[in-house]
Amino acid sequence: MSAKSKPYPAEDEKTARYAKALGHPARIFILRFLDKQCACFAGNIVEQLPIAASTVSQHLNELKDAGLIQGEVNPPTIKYCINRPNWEEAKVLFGDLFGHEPAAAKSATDTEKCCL
Amino acid sequence: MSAKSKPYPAEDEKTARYAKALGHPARIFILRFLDKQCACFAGNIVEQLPIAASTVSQHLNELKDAGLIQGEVNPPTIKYCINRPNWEEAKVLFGDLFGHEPAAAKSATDTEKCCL
DNA sequence: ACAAATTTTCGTAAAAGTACGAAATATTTT
DNA sequence: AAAATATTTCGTACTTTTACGAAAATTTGT
Repeated sequence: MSAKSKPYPAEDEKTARYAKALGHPARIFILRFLDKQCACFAGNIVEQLPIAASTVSQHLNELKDAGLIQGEVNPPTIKYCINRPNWEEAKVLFGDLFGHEPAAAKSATDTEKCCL
Repeated sequence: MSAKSKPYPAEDEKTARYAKALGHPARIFILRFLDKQCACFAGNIVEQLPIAASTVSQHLNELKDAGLIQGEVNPPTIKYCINRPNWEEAKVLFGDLFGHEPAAAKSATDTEKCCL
């Protein structure tokens, strides 16, 4: 890292943080799984993946640190689920990055167009 | 990496690959810059960032490797721009991950709902 | 063509990420 | 309560990422 602690716009930092958490196929898989099933035990996830349980735990932790999931620890059961507020925030951030309107609409007003 | 080369669904691999490329604030910044300006010299980008030119070049390369940008090298000028087809693909992949319809619509049909 | 400026490549160093197995913790079942 | 299961933490090894400055390559201006 550079000398300054926050040299980038806050929105870029946030978007990058979520993107980083999404930057591994196992974590994408886990998120899709949780998005469908709403919640499940860690074991259910481990069964689906070709990696060791301890590694899954690690990925789960990274998703939790990034705020994309949360671990519910109600005494009898322990389950993970999507952190909906942050999931929505990430959705908005990515939507903003890629642009909400179709790309064609933008190119119409481009005056300084300079690549194909 | 594990023994098998492709143990994850192809769509998850693709999504993760794009997400990984987006997983650094400098790269988000660069992409936003290029999305606005359509194209520019590397120097224009370097000016905006608090990191060394060689590091920017590295980030530029990663974005290029991921397919999110392309470097046009027309003899007199050299410029970078968004790789539109792949940019659109990434947009679709993330849209698919986060769900196109509002999250409320899905929860209506949830029968095995088990988290808040 | 030559000099100045820009951009990339190279070499290096420090930090973070990925993965595993073993040990520790916690949870369920008998 | 004790045994069996399941989950996380710990320690380790290896790879990748991030960053810099110096050197090489490329491009622009005179």
